[in-house]
Amino acid sequence: MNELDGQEYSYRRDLTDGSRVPLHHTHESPRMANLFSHGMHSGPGYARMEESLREDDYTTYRILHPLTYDPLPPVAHFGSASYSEYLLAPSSHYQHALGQPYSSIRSPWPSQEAFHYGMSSAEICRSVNTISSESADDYSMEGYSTHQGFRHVNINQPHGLLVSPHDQHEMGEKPPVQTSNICQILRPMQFVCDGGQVVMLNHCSPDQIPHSLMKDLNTEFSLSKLSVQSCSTEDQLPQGQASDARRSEKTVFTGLPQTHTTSAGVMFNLTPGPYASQLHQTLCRTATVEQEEEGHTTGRGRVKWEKSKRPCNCTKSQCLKLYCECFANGEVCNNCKCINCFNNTEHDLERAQAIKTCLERNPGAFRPKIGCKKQGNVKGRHTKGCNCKRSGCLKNYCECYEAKIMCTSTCKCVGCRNYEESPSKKRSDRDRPDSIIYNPTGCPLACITPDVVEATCGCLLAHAEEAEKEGYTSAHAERMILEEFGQCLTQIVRSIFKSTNVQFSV
DNA sequence: GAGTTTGAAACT
DNA sequence: CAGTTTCAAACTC
Repeated sequence: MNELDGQEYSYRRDLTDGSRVPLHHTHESPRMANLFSHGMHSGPGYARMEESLREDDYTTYRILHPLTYDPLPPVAHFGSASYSEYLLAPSSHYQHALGQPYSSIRSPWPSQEAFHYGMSSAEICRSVNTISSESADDYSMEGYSTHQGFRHVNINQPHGLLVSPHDQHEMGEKPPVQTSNICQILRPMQFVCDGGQVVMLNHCSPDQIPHSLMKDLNTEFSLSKLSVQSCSTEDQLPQGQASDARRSEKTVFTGLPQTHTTSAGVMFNLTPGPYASQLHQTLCRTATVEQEEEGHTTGRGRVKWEKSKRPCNCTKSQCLKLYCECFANGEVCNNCKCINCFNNTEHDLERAQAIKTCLERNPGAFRPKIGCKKQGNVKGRHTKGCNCKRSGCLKNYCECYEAKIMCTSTCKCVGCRNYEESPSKKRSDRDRPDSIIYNPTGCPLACITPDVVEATCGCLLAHAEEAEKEGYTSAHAERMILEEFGQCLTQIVRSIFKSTNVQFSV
């Protein structure tokens, strides 16, 4: 009996565009969640399901028959969620697109969407595959979840490797049969779809497309047309100029999407990489927002905008170490002032090896350092924390300060003054639009950040533990906790009033 | 623009 | 894991 038979799933139907957003399911299988989330709840070759729309906009599905796998060559599938939702989505999206063994992959692409999947070759993926599972952290979902999707199993690759024919040849393995060639995808590519077709992009080495992927796709799937949406789908970036994909090595990688056409008539765009990091994108958006809000390009805004494509000046690292910002952001150097640069399309092998080395050393090396916890006005927090010793975390040497976020308990800095109540803060609150204090919306509750909530809960728990340890009665313990809660609320309210320059007295 | 300072990354 | 070295950006003059 199929493990999924009879299971119920509930998903919210987005009434505006018909897409389905998974809320929860009663079965643990993320695979099924993906099926639903991407609108593949019906149709030939898929699990037959009963659908009923509830009054609360949730659709409940019940699997009536076991899954049957479509024998046709599968094509990865995306739903209609926005690109950002894919970026921020749990690993299920990735598992779905790459790891689905045939089940999912036939229905037409409902929209043009980008799918980021890392950046390097299958060789690098293999190294990631071995180290990704234990490397997940709190922010893995906030970034690109680059490694999460590597776990699913290709029917011909029981160990879960998804490799190209070229890579397989190098590995001395027999190429898989054609029906599994959908999985002959260099995993760290960008998947984009249109009209039932798919293309994979390596953002960081776009020239790899004509070298491997495009050839494979053309010959094995006879795709007549591939239209590739840029990774900046939701940003509506302008289209670049067309050129032949086989000449893409000569393409100037400007960071904007560039349309290419292969000799087979396949069109696609080359766009910045997935970890042209979240910080990168955040900075760009922040700059744009600031400029829009202020009606002009402020110095800070301009700096932030330029930061994302600031040319590096590396001299000794060949731009193949994380010292190089371009490399660290998953970008190739372009218009940089670096010397002896290998971070370009002419040095793919060296670059791929360097990426592999970095990932072996640190599987999260290319993840954004700043988690994007957009709650209230809090931009996020540094995933590792800084280690500043002499700057007081009030200079751009400090990664937290540079990212305009407060230092947290994660940081190991000495003499930190980059915190909310710091009297020595040199910048005004207005200079820190994403800080805890600054509150452009005027909503005082924005001061109640996740850190504040966490601290409050910690205080309450401490009192609960103390009461338990002392053997107090439940009534006594309850009173202690409530009193502590009152104290916490007092402090929060005081902080709110202080931030708004209003007198407060208790 | 040269020199210094700084802290992350890399190395041992 | 800790200490040291290397590196490139930030900063100062």
